[in-house]
Amino acid sequence: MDNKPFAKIIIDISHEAVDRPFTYIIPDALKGLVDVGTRVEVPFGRGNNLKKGVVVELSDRSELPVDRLKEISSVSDKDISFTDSRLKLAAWIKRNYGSTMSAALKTVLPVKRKIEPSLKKTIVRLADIEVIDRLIDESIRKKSVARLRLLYALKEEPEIPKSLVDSKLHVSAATINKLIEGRIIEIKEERLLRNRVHTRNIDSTRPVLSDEQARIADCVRKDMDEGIHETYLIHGITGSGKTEVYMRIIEDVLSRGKQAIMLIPEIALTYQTLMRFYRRFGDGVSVMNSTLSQGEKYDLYEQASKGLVDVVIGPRSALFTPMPDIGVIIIDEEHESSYKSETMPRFHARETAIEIAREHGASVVLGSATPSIDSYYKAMNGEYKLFTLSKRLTGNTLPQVTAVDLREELKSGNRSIFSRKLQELMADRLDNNQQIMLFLNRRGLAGFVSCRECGFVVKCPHCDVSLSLHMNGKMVCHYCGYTEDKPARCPSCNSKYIAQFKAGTEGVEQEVHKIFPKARTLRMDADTTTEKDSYEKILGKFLDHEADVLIGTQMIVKGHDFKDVTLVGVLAADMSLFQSDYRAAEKTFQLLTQAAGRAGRGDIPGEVIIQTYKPDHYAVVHAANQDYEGFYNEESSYRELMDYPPAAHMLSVLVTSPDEEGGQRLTEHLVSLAKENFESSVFGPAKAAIGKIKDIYRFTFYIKDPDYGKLVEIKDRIEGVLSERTSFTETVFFDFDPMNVF
DNA sequence: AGCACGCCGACT
DNA sequence: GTCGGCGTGCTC
Repeated sequence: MDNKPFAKIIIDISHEAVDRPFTYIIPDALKGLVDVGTRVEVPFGRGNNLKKGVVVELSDRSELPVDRLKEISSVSDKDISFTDSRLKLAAWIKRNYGSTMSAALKTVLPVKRKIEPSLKKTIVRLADIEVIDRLIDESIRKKSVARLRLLYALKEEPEIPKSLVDSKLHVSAATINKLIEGRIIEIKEERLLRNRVHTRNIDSTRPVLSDEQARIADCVRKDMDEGIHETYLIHGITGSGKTEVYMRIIEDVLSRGKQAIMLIPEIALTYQTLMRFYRRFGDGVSVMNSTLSQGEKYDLYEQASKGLVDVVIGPRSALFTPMPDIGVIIIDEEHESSYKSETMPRFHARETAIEIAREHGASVVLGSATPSIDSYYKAMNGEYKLFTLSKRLTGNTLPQVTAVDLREELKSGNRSIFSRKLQELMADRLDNNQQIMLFLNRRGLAGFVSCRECGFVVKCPHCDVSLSLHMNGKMVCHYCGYTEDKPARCPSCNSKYIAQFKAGTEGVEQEVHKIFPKARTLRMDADTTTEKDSYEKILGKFLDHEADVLIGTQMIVKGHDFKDVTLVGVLAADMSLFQSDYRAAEKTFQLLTQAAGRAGRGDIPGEVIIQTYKPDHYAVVHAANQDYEGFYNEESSYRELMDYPPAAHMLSVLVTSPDEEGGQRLTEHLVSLAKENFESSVFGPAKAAIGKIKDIYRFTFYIKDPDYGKLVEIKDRIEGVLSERTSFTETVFFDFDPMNVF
C-alpha cells in the first residue's frame, strides 16, 4: 500500500449538496489500514459528528490548505470494503443513471455491516460413562436436580445441542460451567451458515436436450472456449425449456471454476424453480432476496466473496452479489419491468449486468417468451445473438384466444362487465369443475367515487388522484393512505346520486357472486396481499382447488402453472393502451400474452377471452394470434418513427417541490438549459401524470436523442446547476429510457 | 442531511 | 431586557 497522506472520501449522506469527495488526513495510527475502498468514520460538519464514508482515492496533495483538513477517526466495517471494480461500477451507475455517489455505492454493496456469525453450540461429553454414573449418584445425594437432568441426558447422548439444554432441560450456565471446569463436558462451537440449504440428493440425470436447446448450449460453450463473451437473447415460448438451457450453461460455467448469477423477476421465484436448481447444483446454490435478514445477507456476502457460492438466484439486487470470477449472468423473463429500479439510481439490471459482464469477462444470457422491444431490437441489429425456442416440450397445444369487442356488447344491450361469450364459458367451466382466472389490468381501475349529476370526483386532498372505494365503505388514497368515509351526498351539488363508478377487483368479485352464486372466489391485488406470505397463500389455495375463480391484477399472470385453469378472461384489455406512455402497447401485448399463457397448462386445452374496446389495435390483434414477430415489427417501426427507445434514447426528468411556483420555475429553467443543446427534442415542461403526491408538486420534461452520451452530458450539466443552488426545497429525479413516464 | 449561526416576536 | 422561533449557508 502506498504511503499517501490524504484520502478523498464520499460521505454517507445522499444529498446533492455533499455529493463530492472530501479530503481527510490519514493519521499515523491508521497508516497502512486505509486504502481505496476502505470504509471509515470521519468527523463531519460543524458539530464534527462522526459520519461513515468510503475512501475513493488516496492522494499526496490537498487542494485545501492542510490546516483546514480533519483526520479520519477510524476504520469501520473492516470486513466489508469496496473492491476497485465495485467502485468503478458505482461510478458507472452514478454517471449513466444519475444519483448521488453515496446512493450508487449503497446499491452496489448488498450488505450494510458485518453481522457476527451465529454459532451452533453443542455440549460434548468428555468423561467416561463410569464417571458420569458416579456424578449421577453424587447429584442424587446432593439433590442437584438440574445437574442430574443434564447428566442423565449425557449418559444417553454423547453430544447435545446447547439450545436444547437451555430450553428443554433448563440447566443454568453456572451448572454447565462447573462441569466444564471439571473436564466432564466441553462446548463445541461451529459456524452456522444462515440461509444455506443442505441438499443431499443431487440429481445426476440430465434430460435429453431438444435440437433447439442443444444448439444454444453448444453455441454459448463454443464461444466461451474461444474466449468470446456476448449477450445472448433466447426467445422461447412458454414450456419450451428455457430453464434447462440456463442450467446447462451454468453447469458449463461451473466446470470452468467460475460462478453464475441467475436473475428472476421480483415475485417470480417459485418453489418448483428453486427445487430444480437445488437438485441440480446442491448447496452451491444460494438465494438472495429482500426478505433475508441482515445476518443471512452477511453470510451470503462472505461466502460468495470467498468463491464458496456457485450460483446465486434472486431479483435485481442479486446482481451485486460479490463473486470472484463471474462466468455468466442469466436474466430470466428479461422483459419484466421489475428489472428497472424504481428508486434513484434508476438503473436497469439488464444494462448493468452487461456492464458487470464486460468488466469480469463474463457472458450474459437473456430469456423471455415475449422479449422486450429493446432487447429484440438489439438482437435484430446484431448487438445480441438471438436464439429461438419455438416448440413446446410438453406437447400441450396453445390456448385458443378470442378478442371480444365490448362496444358490440354494449350495442346489444349487455351492460355487465362480462361479455356474453365470457359468461357462457364461465358457466361451462363451473359446471365441469374446472378453474377460471379473471384478470383486470390494474388497481388504478378500482372504483373511484363520482357524482352522476355533476361529474364531481372525490379526490385525495394531498395527492392528485381520485380516492377509491373499498368494501368497508371507506374511500382510500392508494398513494398516501389518506382515508375518509364515503359521502352520502355529492359535496359539490348535493345530489344523492354519488356512487362508485367503475369496478375494481372487489367489484368483479361481487359481479361473479351475483351471476354465479355458487362459485367460490379468491381475490388477489395489492389490498389482499399486504401481509407477508399472503401472495403464496392465495395461490396455494387456488392450486388446491379451494376456489373456482381467481380474480386479480398483474400479479396473477406471472409464472405459476395451474393445471385446472381452462379459461382466462381479460376484462379490460386496453386500459393500459389509453396511457400516454410510449411503452403502452408493449406492456399490453406482454400482459395479454402472459395472461393467455395461464390457460390450459394441464391436459385440457384452454381458452382465453380478451375483452376490449380496441379489438383492432395491433397489440390486441397480435396477442390474440400469439404472434410476437408481427407485434415486434409494428412496434419497432412506431418507435423508430417517433424516436423512442430503443430507436433513440430518452431522458425523463422529474422535479418535485412542496412549493408549486418554485417547482415550476426550476423546471422551466432546466428546460431552457436543455434547449440550448437539444432544441426541438425537448418536450415539456408539463405537470407530471400525477401532479401532486403527499402535498409535493410534480413537474416533468423529457429529452430524446440517439446519443445516450449526450443525454448523460445534459444530466451532468443539470446536476452541476443544481449543486450550485443555495436552497434545496426542490428535488430532481432522472430516468433514462424510462419504463413508466412520470 | 444535519447543525450552527443569526435576526425578529412574546415572555420569565 | 432575554429565550427561542426556524430561514440560510456550510460541511474536507
